[in-house]
Amino acid sequence: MTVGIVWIKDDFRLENNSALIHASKNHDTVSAIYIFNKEFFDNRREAQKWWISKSLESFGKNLNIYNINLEIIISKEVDFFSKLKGKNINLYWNKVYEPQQLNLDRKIIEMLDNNKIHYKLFKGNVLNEYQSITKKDGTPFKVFSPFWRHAEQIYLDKVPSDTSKIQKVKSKKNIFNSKNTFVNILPNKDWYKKFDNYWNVSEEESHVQLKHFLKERISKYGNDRDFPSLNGSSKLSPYIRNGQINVNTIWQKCSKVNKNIGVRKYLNELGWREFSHSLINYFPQMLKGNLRREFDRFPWEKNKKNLEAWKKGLTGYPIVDAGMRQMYETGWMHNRIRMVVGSFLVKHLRINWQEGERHFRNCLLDFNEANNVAQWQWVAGCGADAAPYFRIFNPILQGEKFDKNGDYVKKWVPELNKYPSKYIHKPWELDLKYQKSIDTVIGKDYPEPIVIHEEARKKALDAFKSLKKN
DNA sequence: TTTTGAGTTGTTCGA
DNA sequence: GTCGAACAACTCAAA
Repeated sequence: MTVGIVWIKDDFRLENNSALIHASKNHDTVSAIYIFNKEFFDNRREAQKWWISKSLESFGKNLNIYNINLEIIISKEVDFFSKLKGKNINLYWNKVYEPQQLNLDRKIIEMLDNNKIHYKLFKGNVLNEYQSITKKDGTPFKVFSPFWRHAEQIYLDKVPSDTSKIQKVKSKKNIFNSKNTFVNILPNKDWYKKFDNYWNVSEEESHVQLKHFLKERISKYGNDRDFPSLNGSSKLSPYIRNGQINVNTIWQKCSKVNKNIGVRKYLNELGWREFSHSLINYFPQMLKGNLRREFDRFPWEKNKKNLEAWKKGLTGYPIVDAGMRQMYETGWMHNRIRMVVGSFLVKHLRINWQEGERHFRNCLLDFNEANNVAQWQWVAGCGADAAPYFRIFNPILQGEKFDKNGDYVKKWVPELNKYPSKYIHKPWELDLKYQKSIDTVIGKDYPEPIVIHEEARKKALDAFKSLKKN
């Protein structure tokens, strides 16, 4: 009897998981495998190790109900697949749309062909596969709006209606003799333990979150998502990233809600995710450097001290520091604040965006290669549709606009708790006597700003101008 | 092939 | 306090 093997990559879910559902319908025995390749993770995706470790636990339990074992294999993918010769198995998996993953798929497919093992790949966690969205002349879109207008239409023309569900299989077997109990894939530093306070990692939880979001918040999403002290965004990003929920499921549930501007805005964000995937696959060089090559001449500063201050949330700009600390503490940062801290690193400190990209990759539970690289290049202005060079976020003004009373700042930068709202985003301007009276002296209890906004802005503008000559 | 309109998220300055 | 203009020039998409 042929055994169905489902290779779980980013798909820790039962619902709308094509590879898994297919296997459960076609085999009496099914085993799910998760391959943990240390090289792929080490010092690059630290926060995600925690999420995946939790995912394995909750997903393994869910699979058990259907008589399927989740086997965890610590190996390089190619090493593992090269040993399957002669086994009576069929292999299934859902695609992950990163160039490195798709290249790996090609290698593995070749091995499977050579070993005469039957396999089938399924569409992964996207609305449209990037190959199906091109301009009329067959070339990729480089601007978001036309991309999304087109992609939305293509999707609407063939919204998947497959509602088939996973079936309980007859017999349960551990195929690879792997340890499927506890496997330690967690980072060495235990900073991740805090994440337990903020996240409940399971497929069920993603549906609970989505339900609340659709019921309570999506109608106000267009406005509320900009204010970091409000619970305005969906907070689904880590669940989407690791496949606890399928974006097609989200689309379908959104389309049942009254269509309003909030729903459109939210689906737009799913569109950005699709656009980023398209970009990194058509222009994989952007994973390694500037998409706009003229930025290779940008006079980046190498300043380890400032980079460290940024990472630790000690820049002296409260809105920036709050964001960086929120990320370190919770593994997630509010979207608007991501832009503010990104702009600050790239424009105020003039540190290469790749430093920021690397740091986010390690710290974010929702880290996704496509979004991360595309958004950092957008912030830096070197990406596909570049931000105008003069768009330099003013960290004081952004604070005053979007965190007027300083609620967000005070939550993540508690040493400023006693500060009056009027000065919460420019604490250095408060009279020294007053600072002493509330026991919060700038330069002692909270850092002085590491750069002066006006000066930094001018230097950034000059740096951008230097690209234009030649 | 040429032409035209548009392009995620901003800030500053001066009236 | 509010509002509009200026901040460049270029590339992209589509007609």
